[in-house]
Amino acid sequence: MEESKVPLPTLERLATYLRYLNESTNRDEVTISSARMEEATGIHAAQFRKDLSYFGEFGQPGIGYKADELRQRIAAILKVEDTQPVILIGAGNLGSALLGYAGLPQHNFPIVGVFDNNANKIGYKLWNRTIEDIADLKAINRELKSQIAIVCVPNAAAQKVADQLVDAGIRVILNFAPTVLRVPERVFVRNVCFVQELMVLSFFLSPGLQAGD
Amino acid sequence: MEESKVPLPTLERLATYLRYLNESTNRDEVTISSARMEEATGIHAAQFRKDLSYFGEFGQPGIGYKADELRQRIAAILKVEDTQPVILIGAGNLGSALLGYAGLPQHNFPIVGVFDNNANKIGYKLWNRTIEDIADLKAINRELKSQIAIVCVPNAAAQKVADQLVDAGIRVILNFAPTVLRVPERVFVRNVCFVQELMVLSFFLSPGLQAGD
DNA sequence: TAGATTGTTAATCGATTAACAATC
DNA sequence: TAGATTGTTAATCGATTAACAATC
Repeated sequence: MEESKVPLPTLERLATYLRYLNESTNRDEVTISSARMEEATGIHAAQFRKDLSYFGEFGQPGIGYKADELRQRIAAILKVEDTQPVILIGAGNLGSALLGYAGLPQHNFPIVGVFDNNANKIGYKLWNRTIEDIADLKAINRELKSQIAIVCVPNAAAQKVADQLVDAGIRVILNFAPTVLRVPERVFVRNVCFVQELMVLSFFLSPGLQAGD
Repeated sequence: MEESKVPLPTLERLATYLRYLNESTNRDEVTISSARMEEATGIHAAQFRKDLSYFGEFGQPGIGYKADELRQRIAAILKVEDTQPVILIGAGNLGSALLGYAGLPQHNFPIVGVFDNNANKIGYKLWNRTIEDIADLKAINRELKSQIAIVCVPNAAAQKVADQLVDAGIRVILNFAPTVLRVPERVFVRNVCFVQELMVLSFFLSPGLQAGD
């Protein structure tokens, strides 16, 4: 399982397959073929088989894949069979929305700690969870043992927070601040930027046209 | 400007360049070279020049790019020089957070309408904006003339909402529901899925290790 | 002019798709 | 067995990077 040679797009698609297999409405499918997966996710059947091939043999020629086994194996690859505790930095609007989002614990990503640097927030509760002082991050995470952080702080604070997270033993960061975070090579960052997504979409609008034209 | 042959990764990077150029803290740079842009964004200098080359000549050999002119030209390419009104579907936690996010209007994407199907929300205000009935979407958007929609509804409702959006003249959709939306070819969709991002990151964790080990 | 940096071409790299022998 | 579908190899496609003549 030479992880270093797995393409990133493959990992992203694995997550898509897993999300599909996890959906309760699909739990009645006992076996699933690559053609069926293409139908469900829009990802080419050959691509699906190729993606899996990085990790061994999964299916039965002539039959397909046992849905439940496939789900378990992809979950194992992505290391989400067991709960992965997540900490959240930044108790603003977005942080609050994420804390209230049931999809995270449902997919084995419970938020186990919330941190902020704002004295008006520290000690108060958000969704029934006490907001901790970011200064105590390292000490508290010695207990929480989280390796995953979600960063929802303003741009200006993001780099400092990233440094603190690395110091506290965090290994991967989901960053909502629209900044390039500088972290050691061993730490992985993924950025989500709403404005950037809208800019890309905006390109596809026809110039000068408005809805209804 | 053969739009159809511009690679999607190029558009995503253009948005990154623009975000950098838009940052107030960088407004003192009068000219900027591709090497400087690499430093700032992590994107290879050759890649930067190649990306721009799809849209004509921008810079001065030996000197670089005039920062302000570059900003304007990229903004024009992405069609964000002028305000692009956006409508928001789903007045839940995430929708509320997006509505309160100052970054959207700051980048010329003001949210001009909010819709929901929940009778307990319709008519009430969120961030001082009245929540409209999704049933009135088409009629109201005849006035709003928005071409961009952000979808923050539960999975089960997403496809129906997408159909209504298409019917109301929406051309591009930023979808936060973890479902594959079926839309006509002329409509563009980008998906943002928090759980998927976390799954990809989770892959990079070492098995069995915890923070502090 | 000399030094710097662009815009573009060509080379490399990597990812997607097609095809098909293996096999349930 | 015949039909279906996998896993993998090879072919295609596309994107990134290197190199350099053009030029400010």
